[in-house]
Amino acid sequence: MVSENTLIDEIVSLCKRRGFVFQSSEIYGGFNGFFDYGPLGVELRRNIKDAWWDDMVRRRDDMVGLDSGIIMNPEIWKASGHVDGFSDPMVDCKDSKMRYRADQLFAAEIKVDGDSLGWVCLLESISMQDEAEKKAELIKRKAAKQGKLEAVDLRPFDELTQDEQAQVPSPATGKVGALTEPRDFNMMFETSVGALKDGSSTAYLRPETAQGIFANFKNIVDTGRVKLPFGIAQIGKAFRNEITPRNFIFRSREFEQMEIEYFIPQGEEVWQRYHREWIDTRRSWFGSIGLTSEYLGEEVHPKEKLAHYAKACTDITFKFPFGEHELEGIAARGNFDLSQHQIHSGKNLEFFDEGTKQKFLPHVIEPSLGVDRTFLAVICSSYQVDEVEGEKRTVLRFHPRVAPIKVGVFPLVKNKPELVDRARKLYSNLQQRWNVIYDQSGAIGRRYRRIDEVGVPFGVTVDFDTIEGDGSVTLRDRDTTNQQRLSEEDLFSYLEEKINL
RNA sequence: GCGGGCGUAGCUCAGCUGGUAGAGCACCACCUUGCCAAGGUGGAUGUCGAGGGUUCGAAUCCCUUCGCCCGCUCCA
Repeated sequence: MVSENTLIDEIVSLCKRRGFVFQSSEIYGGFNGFFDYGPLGVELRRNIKDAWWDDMVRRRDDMVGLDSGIIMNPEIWKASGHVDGFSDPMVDCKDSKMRYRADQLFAAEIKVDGDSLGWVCLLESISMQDEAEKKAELIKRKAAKQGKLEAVDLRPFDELTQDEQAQVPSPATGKVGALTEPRDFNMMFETSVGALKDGSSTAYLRPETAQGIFANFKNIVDTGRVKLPFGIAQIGKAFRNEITPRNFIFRSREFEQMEIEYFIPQGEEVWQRYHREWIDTRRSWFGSIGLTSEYLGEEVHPKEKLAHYAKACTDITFKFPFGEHELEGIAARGNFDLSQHQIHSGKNLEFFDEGTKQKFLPHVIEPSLGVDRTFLAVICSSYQVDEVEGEKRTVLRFHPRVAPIKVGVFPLVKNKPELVDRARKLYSNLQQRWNVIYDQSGAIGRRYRRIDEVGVPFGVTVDFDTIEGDGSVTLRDRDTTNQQRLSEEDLFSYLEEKINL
């Protein structure tokens, strides 16, 4: 039994060894939080994105696509709240080495008849007021102070003055002076537009693709002949200057998103219905690309932890070797974004409903998925080490739909030119249709094992029956290792059915 | 940013108290191979993360630095 830590190590190692994922800038010593995708990785990524685009956009009547730019008018990020809200002041406790978000840390001065007895500090919680009052009583008793305890007024740490902050004890150790001043972390990458590098030219690399959709909402409504409900989908890179990128490609500074903004009429029961619908739609989609359903979970964000604009948010989670984490977030955002952009741009973004003859800002459901996270989940879900008669077999059980290479073509042996010629011909025929590989080196069993390791679902072997007998070839299945004989025409239709959903 | 761990071949790693770099797998070529690998022969491969110091001599000791991994905070 391998421990979970070595499991992810094995996967990282396989990803490099077989050309899926490389550490960015490796020859320069690497670059934290960035990754490159190799020959097999790029195929897998592309297949994941294509599957999503086909299912979410092309095969639906209520969806259209968009590709907005990575760099947009910086006003967009002021409207969306990213310029102010995306920076989280952090406070470190020098004593316990803990780090807190300043707005989640609450402190109050304990006063008895106007005399200060020091401060209390707590992490944000529902019961923090009660706890703070209990602590205050305790402090009063310890100080043996008579008189009236003044009301305990908890305030967020980042709203205190510098002098006040200096008196606040660490919530972990109770020590005064252990906390640092709040330090700003803005997650947006800045750049400057135009050759002149002054403040007025500051722009940002988008931290999410969503805002490009909202910014183009009016364009699409005006030109796209869309009716509510409808969605706008986008796949694209996004950038966040994460404090600590972690867990391989799970959290990186450059990543790719597949996002939908699904616009719906107003109304409490309306968004609740669509929210649930999208959770189910998205969940079943993960099955269609081969994610093991036991690894999938759902996590409903508690109301008090929701962002100010969100009415609800449910995560679809995946049990990674390093823990269960968010794959996709499905948020009900109300009409927050459109109303923000309406205010900031001064343009009317209301939708006119022909049926009800009403003008209003549609509400929105936002299923937002990370390509790289899906990529990792697909690999983790597929990775398996079989024990066959004491021998190990490493296999990636990719769903044929996402497998980077669909078929391996082999002559049974390479020292018979007839076999080689026939196999090469079959190879180039298949190559017109799919990404396939040809391999003639080593024993046939060895070649099967080699393609198992990169998740090729089918192996086709040209043997003596092919050239001397009925022309049939052997089709070997990766998962069962079963073999069957098929004519070349049957082979094509068989593969067609299995690969192209 | 702070704390802990770690950097030796493509991968996994060995190299003890300083003596001038190795194994297995993978890879390439040829042979062998009539259907589930690890047969044969031959071959390529390392600025021992980087810089500096100690020393006759450093992968090994010291200092500095960079990078990676884990925890805290954030999120797709």
